[in-house]
This record gives sequence, C-alpha cells and structure tokens, in this order.
Amino acid sequence: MEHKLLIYNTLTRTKQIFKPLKEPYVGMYVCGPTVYGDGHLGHARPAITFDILFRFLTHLGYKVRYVRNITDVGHLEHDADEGEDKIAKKARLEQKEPMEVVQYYLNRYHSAMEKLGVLPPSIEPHASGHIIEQIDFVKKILDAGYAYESEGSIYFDVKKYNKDHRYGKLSGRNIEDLLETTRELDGQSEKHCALDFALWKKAQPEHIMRWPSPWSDGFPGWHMECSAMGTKYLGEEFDIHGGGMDLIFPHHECEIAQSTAALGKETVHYWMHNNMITINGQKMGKSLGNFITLDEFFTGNHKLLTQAYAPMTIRFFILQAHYRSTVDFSNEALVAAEKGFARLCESYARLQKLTPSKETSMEMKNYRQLCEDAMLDDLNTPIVISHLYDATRIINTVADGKATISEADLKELKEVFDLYLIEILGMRVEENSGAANDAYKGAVDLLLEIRKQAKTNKDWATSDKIRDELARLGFKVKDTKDGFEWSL
RNA sequence: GGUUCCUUGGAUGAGUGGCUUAGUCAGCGGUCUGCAAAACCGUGUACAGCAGUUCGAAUCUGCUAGGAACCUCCA
Repeated sequence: MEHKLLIYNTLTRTKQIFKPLKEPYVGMYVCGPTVYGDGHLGHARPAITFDILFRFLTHLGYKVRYVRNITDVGHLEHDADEGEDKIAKKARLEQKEPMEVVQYYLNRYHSAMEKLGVLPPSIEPHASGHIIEQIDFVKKILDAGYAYESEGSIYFDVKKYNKDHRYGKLSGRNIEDLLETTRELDGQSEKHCALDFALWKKAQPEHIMRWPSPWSDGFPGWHMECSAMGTKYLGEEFDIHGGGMDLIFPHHECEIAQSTAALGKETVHYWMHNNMITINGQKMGKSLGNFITLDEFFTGNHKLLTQAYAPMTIRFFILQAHYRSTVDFSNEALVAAEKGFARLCESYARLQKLTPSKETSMEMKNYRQLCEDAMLDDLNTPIVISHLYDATRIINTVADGKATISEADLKELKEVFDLYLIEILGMRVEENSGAANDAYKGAVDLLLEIRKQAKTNKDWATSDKIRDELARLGFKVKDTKDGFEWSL
C-alpha cells in the first residue's frame, strides 16, 4: 500500500504508521456490547468509530476481517468475581430465559446500529457460543503455569506473570501501586492475590448459566472471551484491537496478560480506544445512570431531550469530533449538528443537479487529497467534514448562478462527496423513494409550479397562499434563480 | 493517593513552533429577492494562569488553578 495511515496506539501512546501483519489482510477486533439493556449514546461511539476505520481500511484496498463480539455470559455485576451475572440477573428480573434476554436486546442493538449506518462486522461471535474455546484457552494458561485452581475456579496469577512480563503495560500501571489501591472485597479468600482475576468461575447452585469444565460446572471469566474469540478468528497475532477507553483497565490489560501467558507472545499490534461521551462534563455511563438510550434519541422521549434526533444527526454529531476527544452531549450541540448536516445534504442534492460550464470560476482545491490526508492522520473526521463544507460553498455559489464549474470539476466533486460523505463517513443523504413518495413529491411540485406561474403574473396573493399553506404543513419552500426547492 | 489525559471565541470543535489560528451552530451587517426563506459576501478582543526555552509559542518545558477518565461493572 502506498499510503501512510497513522494510527494512535494506546500501547505506545504515539501515532504509528499502520503496517498490517500480512498485507492486504487486516484483522480487527472490537469489544461489542453486553446485551442486557438498550444501547445508549455511549455505545454508538465505538460502533461508529470503528465502522469508519472498517470503511476506510476497505477503501484503502485492505481485505478486512472485522470481528465484534457479543458478550452474553460471564459479565458480572459489581465485582468481577462475586457479583451476579448481568444476563442472568436481567433474566431473573424479567422471568425470562437468559438467551431470551440476549436475543431481545441483541435485536434492538442491531436495529439501532442499522439506523446509525453502522455496517455489520464480518463476524459477530457470542461468548456463549465459544465456551469450548475459552476452556481450551484457560487450559493453555494453566499449562504455562500462570494460573491456579481454587475451589473449582481458575484464577490468573498476576504476580507470577509480572515476574516474566509486565502486567500494566497498556494502562501504565505497576502492580505495587495497584496492590496499594485495590479495595478489599468480600469473598476473595479463593484468590492468592487481590489482583488475580477469574478465568473460570464455579457456578453457585442457583446460577442458571453454567457449563461443564474439567474444574467445575461454571462459566468463563469476563476477559476470557475476547482472548479466545479474537485469536480463534484472527490468529494468535492480529493487527487492531479496539474498544472504549474505559476498557483499557482492567479488561484489555487482562486480555494482554492472558494471551501472552497462553501463547507466549503479544497478540495485538495496535490498540485503539475511543474516548467517552460526556453529559455535563461527566461520562455518560450505565453505572452513573446518566445515559440516554439510542431509541430515546430517535423518539425524543426523554426528559433531557427537547426534541427527537434522527440517527444520522447522532452519527454526524459523533463524527464532528475526533474519536480520541470527549464529546459533550447537549441539545444545543445536537441541534447544531442537525442543522449543519441538513445544509450538507441540501448541497449534496444541489450538486446532483448542477449544470457544467466550460470552466470553473472558483478556486477548486484538491478535496480528494485533503480528505484522504485527514483520514490518514488517525481518522480525523472533523477535518474531512470541514473540507466538505468548503466544497459546499462552491456548489451553492454555482447553484446560485454566481459562478461556473467545469464538467471535470463537477465530476470530481460528485465523486469526492460520494466517496467521503457517503462511503467513508457512512452518512445517508438519499431521500426515500417509492411510488407513494414519488406521487406526493409530484403533487408538491405541481403546487409549486402553479405558484411559479402566479409569481410570473405577479399574483402575490396566490403565490404567498401556496407557500404559507405548505409551510403550515411543514414544508420549507426556497426560491432559486430559475425555480424552486422544497424540503420537509 | 496512584496512573493517564484535558482546559481554544456566545455554543460546539479542529489544528500547527512563524504563512489566512479550521469548520459547524448562533449573533450582527450586507448582496440577492415582489416579500420571505435559502444561498453568497463581510464580521467576532478565543487558545486556563504564571514563568521559562526560542529570533518567534496558543503549539515545547516547568509550576499553579480547574476538570475528566481509570484504579469496581462500564463503550
């Protein structure tokens, strides 16, 4: 590949040139949701961030295998070792089969992602479907001597591991500090050290989700699934592992330790983490209870929302910030994103109708190059968007009849918009089509044709009546140089 | 307390050691228009504070203040 794609690697805390293990193949693993509740705005961030990466890598010519897991087992409340399984708890509360809960929220997650324009990953493995692989992985760690059995459960021996490798390299911690700050938790007598984490947990008698293993009937520890499934589908070494920043510790740290212990080598080459979405300067999250679900955004049905927001508004809002910055949610910011995106859409529509002239009378920058440069610099989507706005000015000026554009430049602009706005940023701008839609569009057009006629006759009463009545119904009518435009 | 990071104009949000310090939204002025809307043009004392490095820093270093994330489940 010719390009130089820079990716910020959490492991080195620097931007690095991206070099896949085996060109043109790229393996990419991203931590997906735990399906025990509706997805909220925070869940949209990694989904969209890595969707952009997936799209851009594909555009660059890579053959990407994108794995995004579904956590449907082994994820415990409160404390990683003693809490109740999240899925099981929800199932108990709702009197459902655990897998019924999983399916319900997974369906809703998929639906929300589809609305947000997030492409489905290549593989979407479930933790519950890979118990055997996880047990095998635990065995490897036991064989390597970095884990021990205690009361039917298997724990990772962090101290031993830290002698041979460095535990904490991703999050910049060392175990001495960790030991000092680790809280005393109940029921840790099984563990040799407070830092040790469960690889396999023996199930209590009342625990519904359980599988047989050489050690006990139980279930895998939380971090296990990513190590097992990531290496199963992408190999013992692969290129990119992504997720939210809040997963750096302990989740990704433990993953590194597990994989290194079991395989004797580093599995992941580039660790990428998206920043958080905040609300009033604070992280939006489940534990803080300050989250707004995606459906609530789509319907406007939440007390903090002054209106409903289209999925594309949410996507645009997220893309207007760099993925490693926090984004603060507010109605004002979302409304601004909504208006800004609407303007971009209108220009895109105008672009399709522009008539070319002999030459271009405005300065045309090399937008294709500018956009690509921005994307190559650690996926700088806000810059890409700013270049598109720059091009928008040309489109609108030409549409106003105040400038001209050559056929070649027009073609280039169309291609750049299709490539960056639609294909890479993944924004949907097309209007709904269909027979019913076409019929009603024709009707509105007809009304406005009549209005145009009235205007020619200086019949302002009729022309204003049509415009005002349409406005009352929610249509926005805009007069142009030689006709009209309208939108809802 | 430890680790990591942040602080940019009315709101949001990029960015680089010096070239015009993006863009969006809002505001103001103008052009256009029968009027309006849209569009276009113009406009904004912005880079937390202090000190240092430098010919030059908002961008590098140090200190101070404020804030955040992680250290427990979290995207």
